[in-house]
Amino acid sequence: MISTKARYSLRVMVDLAQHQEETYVPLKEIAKRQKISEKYLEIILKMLVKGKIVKGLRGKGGGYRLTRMPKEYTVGEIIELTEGPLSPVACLMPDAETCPRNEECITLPLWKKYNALIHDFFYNITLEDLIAGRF
Amino acid sequence: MISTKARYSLRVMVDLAQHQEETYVPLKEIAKRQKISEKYLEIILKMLVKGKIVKGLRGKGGGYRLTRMPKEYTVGEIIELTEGPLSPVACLMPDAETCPRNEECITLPLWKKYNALIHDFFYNITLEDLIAGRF
DNA sequence: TATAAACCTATTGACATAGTAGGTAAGTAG
DNA sequence: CTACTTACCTACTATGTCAATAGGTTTATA
Repeated sequence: MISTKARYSLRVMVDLAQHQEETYVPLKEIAKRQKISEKYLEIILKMLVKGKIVKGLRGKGGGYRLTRMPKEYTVGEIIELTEGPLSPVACLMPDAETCPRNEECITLPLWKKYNALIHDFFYNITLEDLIAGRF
Repeated sequence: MISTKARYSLRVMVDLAQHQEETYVPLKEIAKRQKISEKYLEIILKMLVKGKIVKGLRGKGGGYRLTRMPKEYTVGEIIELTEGPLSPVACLMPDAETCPRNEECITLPLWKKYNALIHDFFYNITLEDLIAGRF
């Protein structure tokens, strides 16, 4: 299941993209529009800043803004930033040690194909696609 | 993430399919072959029996067997039986109440398409496909 | 009657998720 | 220089799920 963190982060990114004209968008506004608790949003935006896909500015007139154009973000990137690898099974995690049953495992090809499917899907949709409703 | 329960259950079903000639396969044998704890396997097999995709027989000479031909099981069915609905987000769960943000939610179409993708994938692979290594 | 097997109920430890609380640092406006 | 706004930081908590274990009961066969 896609976590709320990942889902919220997507909505936040969309929200920011839709308010690019304002130089910086304060957290409070996003929280109000998206109906997400300010405190919880803090955590999410912290992750986005850390991952450098948004930039934060403190003080009056501060807030958050995108660091790139909406078409330069993929949905997969945003999701993985907030909830970790999209891998559907432990043995396909990026840092996974090779499973001893590797050779004989009859289900492994299935998970590999599923893994590829997920990645292809999410890494081929950009933030702009989302906003434009085309995908 | 696909749970171990679902992954194990798939392997169990494959194992049973590969030993159809023996009328009933005891849990102990499956556990040994698949290197899964007997106690944990009990839980999984209980679910499979409850879902009527395998049949159990008690007493000496007892064990488990499939109730249909391998080509009549889909992978999706087996997974959902042991770990619940494959829906990637709460608002697409079978019993979910309609979200108030339904209309305005810009991410909903994304989840819907993802949901469809997952279902198409898993419900179009049969146990026989898995065993034959074709998919 | 002994044995092999499924079946049943309960419990545990570890971990992740979703969310809250309170305080600190940085920048702007008066 | 002071007040205000805003991001940023650390810690905590309640809830729930997952993976696994333990011990006992019932059913069938030889």
